[in-house]
Amino acid sequence: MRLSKRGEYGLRAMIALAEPDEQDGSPRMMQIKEIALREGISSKFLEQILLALKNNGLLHSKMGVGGGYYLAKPATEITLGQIFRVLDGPVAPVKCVSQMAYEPCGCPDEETCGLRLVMGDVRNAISDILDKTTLANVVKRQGSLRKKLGIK
Amino acid sequence: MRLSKRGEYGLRAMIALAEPDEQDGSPRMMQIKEIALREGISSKFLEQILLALKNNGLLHSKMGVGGGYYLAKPATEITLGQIFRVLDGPVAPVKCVSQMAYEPCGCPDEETCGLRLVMGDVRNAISDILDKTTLANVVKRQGSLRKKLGIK
DNA sequence: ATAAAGTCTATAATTTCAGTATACTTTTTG
DNA sequence: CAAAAAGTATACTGAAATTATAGACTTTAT
Repeated sequence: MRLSKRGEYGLRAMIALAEPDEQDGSPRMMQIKEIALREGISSKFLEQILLALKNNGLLHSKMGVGGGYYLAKPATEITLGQIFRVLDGPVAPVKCVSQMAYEPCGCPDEETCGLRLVMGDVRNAISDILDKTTLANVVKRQGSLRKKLGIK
Repeated sequence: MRLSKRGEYGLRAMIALAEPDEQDGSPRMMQIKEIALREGISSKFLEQILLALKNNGLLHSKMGVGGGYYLAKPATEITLGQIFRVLDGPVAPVKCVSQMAYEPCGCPDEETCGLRLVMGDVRNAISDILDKTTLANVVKRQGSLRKKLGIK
């Protein structure tokens, strides 16, 4: 049940972009290289990932000198589920319980297939978390932990 | 977040072995070919899978004429989590939240990494289901559904 | 005009997955 | 004791997915 590097890097980048700007707390704009450096990622790889997020309406960008990426919507309106699905596809462990990419699997009777029932539960449990957690939630959670530990 | 074929086939086979015998309801013994045919799986591939489950203490086998595989323990004592981990490895989406295969990931401060916090929740949600669901649970659930639908 | 940024597409390298192949051991039974 | 039926063990292969790298192009600020 692994999260791909693509998904991981994309989520990290989005979280970074959702952190409030140090000065004015305005929507933050960052360059690919800046994020790549900060997160220790190949900037060429990150480039593709951010582009995909942009083409799916989660990021906006500004070209040219002084350009960069920024969130397409407030951090309260972007969920980890949206990001995950753009980068890693469906959340469901098996296609026969997928909302976004249903396909029958091999079981003789899908309605009463025990494996399918359980995997449906797993799917729901995962999407319950991913679809209810916004970037704002994540940033807040990080922030209060950091405060508690007296870091940064 | 996909379940591999290896994991899927293994889980299906274990569920099949957990279904009560039609005659006497005794612990069921089945041959590789029998299971493979029933589930529509390559029997050579299934062979490897069952062997792995055996070597990890979840199955017993009898060699020679009239042999086959059977559950090493009562179906109430084998969880889907145990089976999953043998065949697909850790449940955790990222190594840094894995119980069985922890490894640091790239985040500068693991304690306050937002992604890690959320993925920890996901891990717990998945293992909550997989580790609490036994083969007996699955069989029972299938059975009552079938009864309800008047099947078989 | 130039440099700094993102865009786009192709391709390379690596790893994982799913499945095959083959030789071997154990057990039953005639 | 021989033969057949079962599991054991390990090696290998082909395809696909993943993770990257490369390079040529477009847009914008100065």
